[in-house]
Amino acid sequence: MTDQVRTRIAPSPTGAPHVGTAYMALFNLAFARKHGGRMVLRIEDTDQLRSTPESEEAILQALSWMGMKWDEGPDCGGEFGPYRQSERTALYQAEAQRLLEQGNAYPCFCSSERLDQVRKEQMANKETPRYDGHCLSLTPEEIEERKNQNEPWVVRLKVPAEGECRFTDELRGEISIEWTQIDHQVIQKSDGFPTYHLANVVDDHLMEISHVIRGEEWISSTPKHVLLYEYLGWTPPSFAHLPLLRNPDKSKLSKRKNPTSINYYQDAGFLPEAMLNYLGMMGYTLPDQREIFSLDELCETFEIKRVSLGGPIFDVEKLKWLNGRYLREKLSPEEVLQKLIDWKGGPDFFRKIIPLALPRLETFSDFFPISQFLLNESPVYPLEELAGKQEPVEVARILKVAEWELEKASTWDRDSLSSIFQNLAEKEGKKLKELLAPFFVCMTGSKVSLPLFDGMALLGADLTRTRIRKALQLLSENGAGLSKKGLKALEKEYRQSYGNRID
RNA sequence: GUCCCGUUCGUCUAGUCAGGUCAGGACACCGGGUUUUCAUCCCGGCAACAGGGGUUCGAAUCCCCUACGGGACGCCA
Repeated sequence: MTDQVRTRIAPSPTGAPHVGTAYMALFNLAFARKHGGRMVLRIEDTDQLRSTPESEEAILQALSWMGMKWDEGPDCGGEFGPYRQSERTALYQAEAQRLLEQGNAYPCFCSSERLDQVRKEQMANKETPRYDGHCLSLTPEEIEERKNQNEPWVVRLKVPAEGECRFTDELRGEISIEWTQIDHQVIQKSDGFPTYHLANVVDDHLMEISHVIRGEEWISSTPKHVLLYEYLGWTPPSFAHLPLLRNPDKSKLSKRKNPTSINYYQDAGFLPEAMLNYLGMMGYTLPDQREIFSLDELCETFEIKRVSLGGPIFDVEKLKWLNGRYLREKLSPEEVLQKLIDWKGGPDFFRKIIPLALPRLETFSDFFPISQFLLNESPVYPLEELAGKQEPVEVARILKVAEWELEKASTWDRDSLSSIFQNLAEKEGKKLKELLAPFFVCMTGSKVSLPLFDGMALLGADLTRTRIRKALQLLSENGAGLSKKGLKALEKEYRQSYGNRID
């Protein structure tokens, strides 16, 4: 055990790279650098169902794009590997076994149906929903027998029945939570994989993480982690819980209300340095209060105690202002040109547009107007244009279903988009042409444009999805959106004809 | 509902740890100047210590209560 500072960023590869991940990474990195330590990147892919290699790749790429480097990780190795939890299951199983043997954990055979039922009843009785201890009283013989019958089972953490858990948060001081508030968490699932709680404790210990700097959302499960450290006979790291990035309405940052994918900002033409700088001023100011600073400057002067705890609202307007300053003050016109070309202003991107535009061109001057929607952040159009001849509410319905379907797309190209919409038309009993009308408007701002699927493919998933959400927003601002009830009904209907949603 | 965390201009925040310019900067907004327009740039303005009790000569700063906001309560992380 060294006394070196070691921090970690532990993203779960279950979707688009989130700005919140970058935010946490930034502070972990700054803290590690400031103290001459190292930052580890660990992939938390213990959710077999939702984790994908594509997402992992996208996250690593997005963080790199933002200019962050980690000292150890699945891509660059390190002496504490492997850095992917799916490759460390034996480690977790051994510890789970140990906890079982020590009597700190117990097997549970309850079905998820029963669990749901119990939860429902507890909610109805206004109790805190938690495991009722059903399997706690199983005898060793019963356990043996049920295991032999191949009944699926999980491992649950035994939690003290009374007293309270105290731990210190570096930013908030001492926090205490009654043990009665803590659920008998599942620490190993029936597929043999650990849940976050176990994996995170085992890995943080084995990887010699000295400081756990993570989001505020984890405060309430910290007692489980503290308990695990105790049961396993390990010294816990110090904890610091950072505030969460918020939507303008103060709720936790979510893609419904704000673009959250790092790729969105990349595709929309933001500079990574400006993004990083902006995130660095969320809940934090440098000691001298300067507001334009580089990653290195942040790292050199970083003091974690300066983090302020009120949840900062992610304000795209201010981000844009900052980005503008970078463009004007940090780059020469020549550099701007080069970056513009690398973005979407060069032959690579134009080459993809030409075949689509060509049949519609008479002169060169036709090119830019017709391709404009591929280069701007989002088109503007009046509501009437979006609704067309259809009922606005019906349009909202279709957009929503499409949003969910698009969420599931694992590949993003002309053909896969085409089949998604073919399927949509079929299920909705509409002609493709009719179905597509509002999508032309929300993607391009016009009823007539380049072929839609090619356009969406070039736009990329993030810009496309955001345009759909913006259209939905426009609709609801004008009283034609889905009501809460309507949304719920739609969701149910959706599940029946399209299957489960994944986000 | 229960528990936990939080609360300075509309927004990001300084000041809080070592009480004593009733509060500084930035975005946005408004006004003025430079500019053939716009933008940039420059100048100016608007605007906040959530409320109530204490402690103190004195509180944004320390303590308590209330309110409000957020988070957590999954075989998700």
